[in-house]
Amino acid sequence: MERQIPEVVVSRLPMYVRGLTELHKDGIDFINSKDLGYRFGMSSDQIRKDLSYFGKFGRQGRGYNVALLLDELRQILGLDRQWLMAIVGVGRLGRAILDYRGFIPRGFKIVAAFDKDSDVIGERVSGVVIQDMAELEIGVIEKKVDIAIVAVPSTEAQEVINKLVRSGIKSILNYAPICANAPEGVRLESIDPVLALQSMTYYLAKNRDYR
Amino acid sequence: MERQIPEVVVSRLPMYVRGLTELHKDGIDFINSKDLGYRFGMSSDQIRKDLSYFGKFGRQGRGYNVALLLDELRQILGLDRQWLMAIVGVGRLGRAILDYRGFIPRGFKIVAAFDKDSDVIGERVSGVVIQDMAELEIGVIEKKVDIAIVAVPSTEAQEVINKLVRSGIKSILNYAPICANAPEGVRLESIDPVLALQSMTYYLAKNRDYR
DNA sequence: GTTTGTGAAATAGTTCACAGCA
DNA sequence: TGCTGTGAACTATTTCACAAAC
Repeated sequence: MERQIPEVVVSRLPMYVRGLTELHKDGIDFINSKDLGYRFGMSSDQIRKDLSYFGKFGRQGRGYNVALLLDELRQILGLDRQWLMAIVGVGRLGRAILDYRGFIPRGFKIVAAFDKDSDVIGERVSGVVIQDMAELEIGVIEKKVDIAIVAVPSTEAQEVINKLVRSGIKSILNYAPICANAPEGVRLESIDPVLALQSMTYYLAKNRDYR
Repeated sequence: MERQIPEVVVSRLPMYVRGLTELHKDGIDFINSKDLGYRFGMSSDQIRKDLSYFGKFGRQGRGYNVALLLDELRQILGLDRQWLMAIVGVGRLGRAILDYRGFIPRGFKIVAAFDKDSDVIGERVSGVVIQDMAELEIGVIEKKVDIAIVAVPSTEAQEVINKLVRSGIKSILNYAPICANAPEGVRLESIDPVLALQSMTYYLAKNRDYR
């Protein structure tokens, strides 16, 4: 059995991929952990430690080959293939997500959309035909969906998540502003700008001197 | 001098506020840490420990008064006032953010918008007139902006962040998919669905058995 | 009886510091 | 010399467990 890798380490890998991609574009071939750390605002030790969970990618006295490390990390994260996604909820928010141009170039493709509103079922949005929510379970299997995006109103979000779980979906990206729950074995991440803002205000409120 | 509160504790408070708000709406007056923990998928110990950094809000044998605790937490987080925000970048993404209905009911109001494209300057979007990026520094002071939202293309994002920092902004919510940096004393949070997806794929790729 | 608040213990995560390699 | 990879030391965070309050 393989050594268990801390979640926090895995969560930092995408940032490394992003930084290395920028360096690669800029034509930089080698970089050391100190410069990487400076770039990410973290210690060089941490970067070396993180990478050491997965292998030895560096060269003493030289640093890391950018292209090589990038390739390794992309493989570790499973970014060397395309991932298929479904979106549930095609209202204002759902449409904005379907419109988002950042997914495709990074290997994420929305191939199915579901809504319960009969007025929009059958409509084509960003190349995807909206299906009836009732077809969710069959739809995600037929379209081989890996990841589901939840963009329904708060009141319906947990119910939709439960339905997705029953459909066998193992990864859910939730945009509804609720305390969402998923069982063990299902990865659920929430995107919630308001939560981010609400912890920033703690620090703003504490340091009233800035005004 | 006050005891220093761990960032991770502060970052959980907004979730507590959200959960308690739901309970309050449902007409529940008292709740104990065990039930709260169940709701958030965490231990009751952790909730009690987190709250204990700020005071004693519970009653032994009874639990917490929902309305009271909610009020305390909102005050601690500075959610008992309205916060003014500016958005920089009014393209596809910026417009979607300006359109977002979730800010106002939680006390966050976008009062200024900036863009460098002369075609959109002067246009009114969601009640805000788009100003020239050149007026950024004056604009955020005039409008008493507390928090800035960055929604410009990746290539310009760091430059915009630097400009905001120079304007005296202490809190920035960044939507551009870059490795953003801000100096000590400026709080910078990034909203990035792709980063969230890219760590989920690690676990999906590891457990191929689900298909 | 129930549940909080909290030191103490345990666990997780980060930083140190240095041997070893280029 | 310069820099990685990594145990050891340290720090942060979580969990335990129980006295005190209701």
